[in-house]
Amino acid sequence: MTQPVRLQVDEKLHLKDPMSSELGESIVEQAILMLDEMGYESFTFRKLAERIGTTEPSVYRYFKNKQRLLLYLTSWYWSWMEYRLVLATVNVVPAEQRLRLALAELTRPMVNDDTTPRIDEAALYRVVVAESSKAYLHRDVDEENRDGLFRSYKRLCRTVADMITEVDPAYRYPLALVSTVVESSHMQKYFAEHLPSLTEVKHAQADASTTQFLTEMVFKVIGR
Amino acid sequence: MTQPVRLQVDEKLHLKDPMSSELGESIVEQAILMLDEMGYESFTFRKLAERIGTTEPSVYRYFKNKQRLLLYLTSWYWSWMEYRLVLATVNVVPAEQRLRLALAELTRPMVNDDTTPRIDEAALYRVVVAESSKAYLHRDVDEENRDGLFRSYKRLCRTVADMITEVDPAYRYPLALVSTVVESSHMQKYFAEHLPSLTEVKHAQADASTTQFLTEMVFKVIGR
DNA sequence: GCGGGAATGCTAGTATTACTATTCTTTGCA
DNA sequence: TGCAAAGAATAGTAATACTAGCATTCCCGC
Repeated sequence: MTQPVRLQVDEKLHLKDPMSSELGESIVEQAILMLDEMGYESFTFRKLAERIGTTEPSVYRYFKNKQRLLLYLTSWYWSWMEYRLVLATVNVVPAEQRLRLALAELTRPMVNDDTTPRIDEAALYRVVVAESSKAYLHRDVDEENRDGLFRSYKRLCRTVADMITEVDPAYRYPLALVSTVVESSHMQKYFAEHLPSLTEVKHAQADASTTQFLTEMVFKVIGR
Repeated sequence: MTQPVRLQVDEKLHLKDPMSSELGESIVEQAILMLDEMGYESFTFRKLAERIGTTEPSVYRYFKNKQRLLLYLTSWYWSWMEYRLVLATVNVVPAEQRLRLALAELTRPMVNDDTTPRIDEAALYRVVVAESSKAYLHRDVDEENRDGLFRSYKRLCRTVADMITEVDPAYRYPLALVSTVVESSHMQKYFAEHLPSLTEVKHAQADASTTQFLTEMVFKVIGR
């Protein structure tokens, strides 16, 4: 019934598939926890290796560098999100209802899931909220994009953009609207916690308010 | 007529006011150019000092660290944006028209300005688009916020949020909408250049399309 | 039990970064 | 002219982001 979901992440994201070995799984598992605890800037492969009880070069055998590890985790999130989103909307016929469900998924946090026992989804979601934009805001983005490393993000956005087009074929910016919603959902939650003067979203009800704010926004923009 | 605009940036952003000395001005001037050329990660105080013909400790006497320098530049941008925005809307009475003008300013790039001869506004704008979010996405954000270092961003958002409330007093998320617009305007331009599959905004007409996409969005959301 | 290959580990680096303590030099001005 | 204070230079440290090269272990078929 609940088989482990084997998410597709592009081969080029890692040097060696971390899901192919115990050490690789530990790297991913502990990287998520440490990024959540100390943030991207303070996180180093040395600290990670120390915590796992391995050595720096061993970690480098799986990931080219820490930015690539972040991109791997972020891609995992995007793929997982799309999987969840498709699951939530399959068999739902009315286009408007499908879009509403998709937006609810898109703005909802990840929660821990038994099918991925070593991934702390809640921690990963916090990492995504605070750090995911650093996965593309850097000098190597063009090269990484040429190598197809952002395919999962693009696929996710395309999927939701297509739902928007189904509801309102005349709307001209479905992709821009979706990428705005995705990024804004992270940002509003971050602001609610750290810069509350920049949003009405309250930390205590951040998830519900963000979903409401953005769902309402999308449906008003596409005229329903 | 066109006096140099002396923008207010919080004293705590710098250790010593860079506008108080020739060296300080050079630091700001060249930091903008170098951040634009090489990106935040590759930029270092050592390289900056070398380029200016001074030493690392001298740079550290003006700014605590490079993240604080980025925040200084970003705050300068926020202040400058608010100044521009107020200038564009002063004496305009109809609330809807004021908001429209404000949104045009908010999503328009900075262009070079004779009143600030040593600041390359166009370069600074590119830096803001690609790097400004790194000014708050880090561990020290709470402490910096307590010290009031984000006041200019908050003031800018509040100003525009108030215009929204004037047009539609019933709308519940004016601040969230404004912060979404500000961040999205940078993001869409970045995506247009580096990850074009994530937006309909085309690199060649990025500024005009972004203004249109976001202005349309705001007016639909607040029901005008 | 043995040979071979993959996986992992260890040691020991390099170049650079972020930052600082201390000393030296200039300069404004009394 | 003398002197205090501001500013600049020297010379560091600890940590970071990596890499090279070799040693060890483990599991496979034979």
